[in-house]
Amino acid sequence: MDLKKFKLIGINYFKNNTVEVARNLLDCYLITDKKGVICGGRIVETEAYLGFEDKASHASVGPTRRNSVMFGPAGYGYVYLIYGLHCCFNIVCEKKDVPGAVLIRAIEPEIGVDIMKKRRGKEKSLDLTSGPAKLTQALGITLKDNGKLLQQNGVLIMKRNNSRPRALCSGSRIGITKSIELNYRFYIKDSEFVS
DNA sequence: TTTCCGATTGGCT
DNA sequence: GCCAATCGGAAAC
Repeated sequence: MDLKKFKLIGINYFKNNTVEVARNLLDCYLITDKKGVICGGRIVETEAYLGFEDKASHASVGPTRRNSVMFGPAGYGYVYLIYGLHCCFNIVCEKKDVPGAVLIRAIEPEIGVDIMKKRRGKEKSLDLTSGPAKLTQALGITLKDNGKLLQQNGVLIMKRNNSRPRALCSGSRIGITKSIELNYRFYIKDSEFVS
């Protein structure tokens, strides 16, 4: 797979305000290279999770074994198991000791689509990456990626050259019961893959 | 150590 | 639209 059309986004990009990073990640590409097997697509839905004041965030209870990565330096993957079944993938933001992470909720499958179909056991494009646990399965992201620095584990964030601007929206986050008043969900309005 | 429950998904009514 | 699957983190006891 030829990634010449793409430019790698460096780790410094994430040493920033989490909400801002969540918004800026829309329209970037999430691409995995697992043992030379490359797949990915355009990010169309993200959510920001902060610290103590954000009661929906795992970090709201202070540092624990599970969430410790969120308190570490930016650019690391925070991957956790949800409902005992599924993995969700986040990118840690902010400086060390300031908790914050961006959950990637949906991408538009574009690169290595056949690989993703195989990993998912689904044929329809809409079933591949239209949800946080679907896309981790499609991209081969697992709990082993928790606490790993991006790029070093073959998880890449890239920007496509000359990509057309699309309308962005924000709103309340999905699947949570606390801090629902915070509009930390960001998505591309016209994408079919938004959950 | 016991209990409760979740940043979801997919199958069935 | 409803609900089971399935398990480990966090808090209660």
